[in-house]
Amino acid sequence: MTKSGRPRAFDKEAVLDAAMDVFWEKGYEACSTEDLCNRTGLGRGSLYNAFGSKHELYEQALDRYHVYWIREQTSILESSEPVKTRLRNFLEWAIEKDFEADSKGCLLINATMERGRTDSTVERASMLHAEKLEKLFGEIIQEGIDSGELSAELSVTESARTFLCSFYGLRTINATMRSRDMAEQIVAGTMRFFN
Amino acid sequence: MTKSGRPRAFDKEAVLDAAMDVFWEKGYEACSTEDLCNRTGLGRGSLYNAFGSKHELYEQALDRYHVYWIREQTSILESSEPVKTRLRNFLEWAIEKDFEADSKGCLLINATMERGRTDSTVERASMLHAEKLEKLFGEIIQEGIDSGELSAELSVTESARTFLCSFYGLRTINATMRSRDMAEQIVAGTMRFFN
DNA sequence: CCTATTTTGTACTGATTGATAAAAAATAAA
DNA sequence: TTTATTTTTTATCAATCAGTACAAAATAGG
Repeated sequence: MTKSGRPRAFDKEAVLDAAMDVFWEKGYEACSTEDLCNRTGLGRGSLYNAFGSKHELYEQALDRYHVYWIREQTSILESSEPVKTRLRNFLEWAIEKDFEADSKGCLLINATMERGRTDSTVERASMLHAEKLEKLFGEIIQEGIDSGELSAELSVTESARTFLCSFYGLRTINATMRSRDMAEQIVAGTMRFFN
Repeated sequence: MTKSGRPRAFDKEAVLDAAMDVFWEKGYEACSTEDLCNRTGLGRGSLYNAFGSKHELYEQALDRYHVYWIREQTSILESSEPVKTRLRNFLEWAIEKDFEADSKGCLLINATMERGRTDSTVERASMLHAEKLEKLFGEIIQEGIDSGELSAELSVTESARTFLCSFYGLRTINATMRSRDMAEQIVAGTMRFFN
């Protein structure tokens, strides 16, 4: 049975996507509730009725970001290509994202640097994302060792964590230097590690 | 000859240090001019008379941060130890900074993620810092190759940029995961690249 | 002492902040 | 149709924002 009362005039997921975009673009502090109303198309009343507060909306936007992108990242890492190709593709994917028009980098990294030390919601979402990536890296590095594609002398967790570091470093360097050439050289250097 | 008029009652560099700390702790947007007055000890009049605006103060604080830390980083990289030891010490230094009590990470990385795309002052300062680090890395890697400590097959710029990426990645991962164990494993994995 | 100049402290500005109140509007269930 | 329930719209709130006005205070030079 449907609940009674006036029905919602908006799609909650579309609103979350719009809110996510604004937080992504401006950061949490620089994003006003008026910005959120403008971009979502909701009035103040509707927005507060549906989400409670700016911070709760932020929370849901971060969760949505995590769920959406971990799926895309997983699909790259679990393709049927050789392990080394998959790792390289993953870094190349990051470069594509960081250098497409109006790129905003990674919302979770941005959020961590802006608020990670003081906002447990940010801390939680970012840590969860990084842990899932680390696990994925570990699994396919193990797969590479098992198949003989990677050296059996590699420590799986050490390699997975080092690759995780390279990935986060690449995104941070891209935000800092905005040099695609540099990014490509970093990928080349990083992949030289896995041989 | 000294200029006439009432003399300043504050030390400009001490004020800049205090302002830098607040920006570092809260970020630009979350830091109010009242916060700045409280922490610097200056009244509004003095602060605006001396620095003009919140943003100009931010600019000087970022510059001061850059100058201070590039000096410390240079001294680590230009010590008399073997090249590999210096590179390792540099990463270990980052871990010490990131895990000391009330660590705030790196102001320039935080600033880049919060405002790098929209604030050319941030963009400029962060890029300058990263470029200087890249240059330092390149010089000592070349030194290592010349002395035979590092493989002559390494590309200097590629290696320097990859190491730069590892350094920025380490700091970003530290902000995200807060795991010293993970940080140490990343250093081990990164240093395995240079052999 | 007198004047010019600069800094300092205080009060204040209009704009914007996140959030709320209350009534109108729109539905389901009775 | 009536009632209960929910959403939407609009007006509004106190608090805070970055920045300013201005007079008092403190100096140097004459």
